[in-house]
Amino acid sequence: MLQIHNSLTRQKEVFTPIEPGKVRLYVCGMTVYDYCHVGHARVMVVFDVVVRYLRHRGYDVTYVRNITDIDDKIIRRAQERDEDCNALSSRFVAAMHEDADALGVLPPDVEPCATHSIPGMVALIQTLMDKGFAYLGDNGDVYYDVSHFPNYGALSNKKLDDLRAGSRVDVDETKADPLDFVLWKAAKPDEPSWDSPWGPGRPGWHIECSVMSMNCLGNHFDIHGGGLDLKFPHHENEIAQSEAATGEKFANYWLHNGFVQIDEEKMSKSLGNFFTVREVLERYPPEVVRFFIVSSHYRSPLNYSDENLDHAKASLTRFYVALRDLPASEPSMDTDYQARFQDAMDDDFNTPEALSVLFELAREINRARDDGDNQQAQALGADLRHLGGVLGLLQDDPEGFLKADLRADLRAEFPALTGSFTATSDTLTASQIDTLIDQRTAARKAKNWAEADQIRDQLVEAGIILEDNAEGTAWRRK
RNA sequence: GGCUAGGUGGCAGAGUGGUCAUGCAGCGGCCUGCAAAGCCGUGGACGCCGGUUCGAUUCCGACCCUAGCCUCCA
Repeated sequence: MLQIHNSLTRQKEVFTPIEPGKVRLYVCGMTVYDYCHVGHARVMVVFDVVVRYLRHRGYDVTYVRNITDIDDKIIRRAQERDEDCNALSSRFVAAMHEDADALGVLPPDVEPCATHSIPGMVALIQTLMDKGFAYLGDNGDVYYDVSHFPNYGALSNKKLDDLRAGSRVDVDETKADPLDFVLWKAAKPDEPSWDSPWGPGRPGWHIECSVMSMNCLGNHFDIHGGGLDLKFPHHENEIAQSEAATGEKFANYWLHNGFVQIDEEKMSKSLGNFFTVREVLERYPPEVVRFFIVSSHYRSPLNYSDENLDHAKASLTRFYVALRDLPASEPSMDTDYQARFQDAMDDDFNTPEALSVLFELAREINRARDDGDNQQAQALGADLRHLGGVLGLLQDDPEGFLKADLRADLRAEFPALTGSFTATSDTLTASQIDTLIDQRTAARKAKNWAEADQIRDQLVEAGIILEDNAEGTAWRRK
């Protein structure tokens, strides 16, 4: 029984879709004015795992993740760079897709752009005005009248009076209430604008997501997700707009992923303590980054550090060492691991616990191999790959992962991504390594241990680790 | 100030009213020419103070500490 922690009720609830067997899911995507950082990567990976698992559980999932391609920041950044807004945003949309692909994030089923949904936003704002939930300010902006929506604050558990008391917002004379938020911004000179009954202008951020989600999924859908920082005011405002306009419930379940932190502090653009996805991919394989994200629960904070990335890499190495030399095979009939994996994931997508099941499976494979039971090892290996695949992991060729020359491989696989990479340091090629291993093997045959060890030391120096086994000598990169 | 989420062994990170998380690191053993990898075994933990209980890290209350939201933010 799949249980999900619902931010709306602050409780774990049994997941019940509106329409049996179908899940309609909307996640707030990126505002494309810069490269994605690790915090953005977390949203993409977390909800990628949610979608993969729901599909694994047999649901027909419609996954929508939007792109905010018109917004104050985009306009400002474009002006700073003397670049067209559209040119800027499409550049960063392309970059985001490259990052997502690298991290093994499946494309959403629908990826709506705000700028393609403007008429719907104008229509929704008009409906809100007609129903008395919105008003035109003296400055030409249209505002949402928070006091008319009785449930305002339900998601974030805030009371209007508390918000007013703690408000740090400068009081804006044109607003009836400081908590009212903008639905439509009147055009300023040199800004992109669209026609509307209130004159040329552009939509506010919150109305964009209300319209894009309802356009793609209907007025009432199953799950709405996003980063924890969007809970208030963004998601609160989406609910207020959508439910006031339609009179229907908006989303049934709200999921929020925790922050990526650096030194116990939230990673963010404004604090300047962020790493972009491509910066990290210069130093770690994409799957390591994905593993790092999946290795903590999606609602927990995730501390970004080299040490933690190194841990993730070591863990993946353990899995791929277990899978090494195992030919493709029919899965075993051992349903115990499958059941425990599912129990873990059914419990609000508990990926760390699911991973612990995979670790036990890996040990079982190694045991079977030690016992000489290769058939069992193969079958369990198939199970491990299958379950890993539900998390978007362990689909690489083990030798490929273990021997990967990060820079060279990334260049080949993601040429567009690697344009900004710094110069490659010299590393040994596979054939150079093989030659040295041959020399060492000859020395070992002659029982010339000194020379054999000297060669091994030389390889270690170059980041190559040797493993002698019955068949010969295997190697991997550190 | 209001609200939210946390404080678990050297590190990372789940979880539970009484028996095991898991991974890395440590220690002992097997294997190895020596290693590495792997396997077997093993020590070590639940912020502080009260309460409930036969028994609490797990439930309740107070306190301390941390992060976050209340302003753009994934």
